[in-house]
Amino acid sequence: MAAQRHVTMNDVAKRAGVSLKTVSNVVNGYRFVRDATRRKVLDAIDELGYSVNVVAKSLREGRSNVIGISLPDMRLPYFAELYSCLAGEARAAGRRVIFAPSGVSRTNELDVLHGSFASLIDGLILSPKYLTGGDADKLNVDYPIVLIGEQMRTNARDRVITENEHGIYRATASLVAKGCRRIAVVGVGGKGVASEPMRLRGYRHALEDTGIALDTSLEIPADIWYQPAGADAVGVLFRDGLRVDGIVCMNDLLAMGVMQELRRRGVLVPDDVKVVGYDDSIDAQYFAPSLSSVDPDLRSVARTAIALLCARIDGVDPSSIDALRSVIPSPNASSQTTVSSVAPSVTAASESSESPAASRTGSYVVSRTGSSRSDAAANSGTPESVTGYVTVTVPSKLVERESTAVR
Amino acid sequence: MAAQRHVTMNDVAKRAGVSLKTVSNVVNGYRFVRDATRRKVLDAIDELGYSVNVVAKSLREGRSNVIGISLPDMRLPYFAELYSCLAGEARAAGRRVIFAPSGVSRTNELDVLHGSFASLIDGLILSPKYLTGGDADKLNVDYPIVLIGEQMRTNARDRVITENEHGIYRATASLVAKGCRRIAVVGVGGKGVASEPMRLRGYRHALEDTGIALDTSLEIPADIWYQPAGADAVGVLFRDGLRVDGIVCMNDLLAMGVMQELRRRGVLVPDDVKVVGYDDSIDAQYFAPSLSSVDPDLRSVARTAIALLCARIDGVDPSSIDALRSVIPSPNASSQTTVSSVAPSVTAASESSESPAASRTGSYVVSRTGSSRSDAAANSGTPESVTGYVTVTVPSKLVERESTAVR
DNA sequence: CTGAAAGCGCTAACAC
DNA sequence: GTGTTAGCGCTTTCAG
Repeated sequence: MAAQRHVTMNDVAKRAGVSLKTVSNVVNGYRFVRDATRRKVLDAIDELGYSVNVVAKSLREGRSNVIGISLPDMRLPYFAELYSCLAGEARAAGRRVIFAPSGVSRTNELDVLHGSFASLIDGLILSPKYLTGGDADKLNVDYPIVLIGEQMRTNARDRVITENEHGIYRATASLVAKGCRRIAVVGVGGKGVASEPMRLRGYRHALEDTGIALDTSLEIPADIWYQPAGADAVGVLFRDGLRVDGIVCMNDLLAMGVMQELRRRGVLVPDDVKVVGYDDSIDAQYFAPSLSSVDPDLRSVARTAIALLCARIDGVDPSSIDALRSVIPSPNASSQTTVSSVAPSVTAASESSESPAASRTGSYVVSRTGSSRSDAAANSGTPESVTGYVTVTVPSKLVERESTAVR
Repeated sequence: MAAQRHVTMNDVAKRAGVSLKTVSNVVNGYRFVRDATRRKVLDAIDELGYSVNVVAKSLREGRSNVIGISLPDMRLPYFAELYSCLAGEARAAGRRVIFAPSGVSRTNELDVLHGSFASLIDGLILSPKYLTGGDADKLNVDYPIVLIGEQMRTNARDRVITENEHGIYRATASLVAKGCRRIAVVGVGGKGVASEPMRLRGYRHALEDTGIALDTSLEIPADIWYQPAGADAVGVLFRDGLRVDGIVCMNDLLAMGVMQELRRRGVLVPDDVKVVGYDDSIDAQYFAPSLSSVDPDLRSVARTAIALLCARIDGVDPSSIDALRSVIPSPNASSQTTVSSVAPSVTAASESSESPAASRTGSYVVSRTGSSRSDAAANSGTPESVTGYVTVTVPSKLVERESTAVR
């Protein structure tokens, strides 16, 4: 039997014939311990199979080195991939990860924020589904939060978003470049997907910029961005007797449903219709025919989000962190290009006028918003004052494959 | 500002004008508290935005209500789905879930078991990748463990497995029933997949039982069960100049790669070759053509694993738990059908002799193994003695779709 | 039914 | 360099 129940530091101290504090010193890598003493302690630890009780440590230190992650649904490849990246980056940053699903219900999301889950974590990475811009005050908690995605639009938060508009813009433009002239978009009105307005905007701007007239009958709704909805969308297109030569899908699952249904109806991809998706999920390249898709670069999203959160936890200015330095403007710099202007609501299609050119560039863009210090800074030892909240936009790129090939 | 930093029970007690203990009583639903008192406390809690500090609670109680989950790779649909199910079932059981990736390295897996991660959890659900049967003693820790899958074969553990052999057996037999006579299997020798021998056995038995001669040149290896390997396998089949009319894939990812490559080479599915996969991953039905696949019923796997683990944590005999009652033989019953006889090693193809008929049935089967009490029972208040370890086999079923259709 | 005191395992002051 | 003490927020005796 290797491990007894609850081997404590005290047990180790006794076994090694030293004091409790010395054991603590060794365990925590305190430098000024005699080599002989250290060895004794280490041996005792080995013999007893001791490992620190992080619960006690957490209670005492007031921090746990655990990061909370709250995402809607792991079964969606997008979130599975995102989670995987976040867990990896957290691990690399020396933190553990604890998961609480969001998106179960509004109550559930509020409970994640305000319930006892919070006492387990030093900070939270949140991708809410039910909370909206109006709930901004619900985020006033005593630990730092980094939001991922467009949901819950408020400036007064650190946030990492992907280049939604630009991504779809390029996807659409690439279809035009390949000769498509009647291009449908599938996924309009997607429920609970805050990035839908940006994506629709990207589609429309691409058509405008390439001189193709908008035709709203080609903007096919899909409540749930899931394969069956993609199949249904094709049904709608056929029912209306519309001829299209290109279809932009707001995510890969829709695209798979679309391609499946096209095939069933004897339409060839890419010969008759070219299809492009969004997310570049792992299946996209192994789908038949392989699917061109917009890669949101979730690894960068994760790296940025974790770095940002860790900075806040440590009460450190994000711009002093390596992983963020290249991405965050210096505190002194005047306000940067503002990206993805705050949509007042998720009313989609109506106001297609803003969309600053900046969002069509291909590099990290950051905007500084708000001015309140991070709450974390208030109780961190670090006197370093923390500047305003930050929104990082991670560039996405189009990956071209068979489904948009020219033959 | 809703929440101040660290509102404590003491704060609530002062605010409500009662003692600390009374607050504790209210929070923990102790029955004998005057209604008026309870109301005062509840009001104070609301006003202050108090929620219990589960870290302190854990330290004091010696248990955290957190279940550890350690799986290899969330990007594989199989594990994403499994994780999602586990998290849902844990939630339903009133426990939180904390994740630590396994499969990073052997050291990492040992660290999950013996490192400080353990002090955060009451019990662990583990699907190891590097630890093998020889490491059985590494599982001697002071908290209960439930293993999922075939990896790390040892009787002296609670374990939930799926009906691997039977699943592939039926998949193969269904191809035969549809007229296939030269049936390949893809995925032989899959590295780090302990269920591979069972699956290969299922394939072979199905051929034997239907009177088709084995041809080992049709058993195509694939180290990694991933799309590219599936594509490669088709390459191998072609290179050898072999004609096949059916392909059994050891998982869906392989099947997708196979179908992709077949298509590229102008082979029609299901007309020329029928293909069947394993896992019934969410994409299987939206792949084109939709993929017949074996559904391992991960929701049942998760439900069983969580129920089993919770029983051990609570020091309760699993057979007294509702979710398990129908599945676990009564402690008094003599030893049940033994399922999936313990393979002495993962040497795959060599000993295809055992495989009891039981594993081809379609219902839950349980074997009792070992006799040691759960360690958990030793320090649980419950005097109820815990019986030997249990292996639950969850039945899987074949879902037939387009890729095996007869035309 | 309610209050006071002890202690879960650890770290941070401060002695020695 | 090392030992001693107090206390993180909570539950649990044990009195009242």
